[in-house]
Amino acid sequence: MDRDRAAARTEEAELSAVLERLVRVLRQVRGGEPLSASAASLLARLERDGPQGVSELARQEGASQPGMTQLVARLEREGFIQRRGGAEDRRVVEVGITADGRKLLASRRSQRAKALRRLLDELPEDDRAAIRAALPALAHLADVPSLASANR
Amino acid sequence: MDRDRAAARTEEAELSAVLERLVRVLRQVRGGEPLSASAASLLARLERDGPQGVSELARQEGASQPGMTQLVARLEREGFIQRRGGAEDRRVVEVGITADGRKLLASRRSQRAKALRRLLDELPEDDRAAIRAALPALAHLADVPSLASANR
DNA sequence: TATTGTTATACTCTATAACTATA
DNA sequence: TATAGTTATAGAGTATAACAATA
Repeated sequence: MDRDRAAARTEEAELSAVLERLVRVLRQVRGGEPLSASAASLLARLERDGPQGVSELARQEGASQPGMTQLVARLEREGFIQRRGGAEDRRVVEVGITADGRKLLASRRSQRAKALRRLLDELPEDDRAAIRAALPALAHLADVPSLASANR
Repeated sequence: MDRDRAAARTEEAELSAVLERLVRVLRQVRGGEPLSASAASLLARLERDGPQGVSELARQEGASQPGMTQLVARLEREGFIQRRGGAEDRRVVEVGITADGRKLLASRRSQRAKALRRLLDELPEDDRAAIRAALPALAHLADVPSLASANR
């Protein structure tokens, strides 16, 4: 059917637009949060994957090496991460999250979740069900590996 | 059931995390694009809602008034928007999108859509179907008005 | 010589404070 | 006096180039 083809053609455009608007809404939530998107992403990675060197982090986060050094320096100054020299290779600096870092991450997550909850609560039940049903698929989408490598 | 309650409790947290990761992926797509997220959002609004004053735009975009003046100045310098004095109230400056602005917006959209299409194509069909089914619901979510006002 | 990390420097984006012009 | 907009200035964030230390 023509309708199906049209829907398929615009599916990604529609998703792109919706994501952009959602992000904009969520960004406004972060009022007092002292944590940029990059900082939050780095902390989340350190919590998930454990301590790592600066270069490795730069690669994984899609940042430059000096940029990562600076981000790390900022977060260390604020007490959310720790740096210590590598035991084996003395060139590397192992970067790890601190207890304060974990606390901040948790608070940020609950703040965002609360904001989303408020939004979700205003939707009719069938919309909520559709979103709930699509969550695993969206998670898969976010984890498709192809792009990270294609960009450097 | 306990499983249902647990799923309901974490639905918004999961969605929040997924959105954050998706945005990160999409951000890396914008390689050569000469358009920040704020700039793209402003152009999209001008295209959608027509010419408006600087203060009104600042309010709607969640930016400060001087910040909006500067964003407008940048985009005007690059030829993507136009400014002209208000006819009735001579204090206001009507800001509108130009033909070049529309062209840029279209190109950015198609670029992002292509990137998303590549991602979607790597998912199994049932995941794609779930996302397709959730699109209207996600659009409703992005359009819930409650937050914009709650933040200023 | 290659790799890890840092320092120096510059650019974009955005904010607050102080100001001008019009209502 | 209140509102629309601008200018001045400062800070966060991130990049590239040049450098230092270790492998």
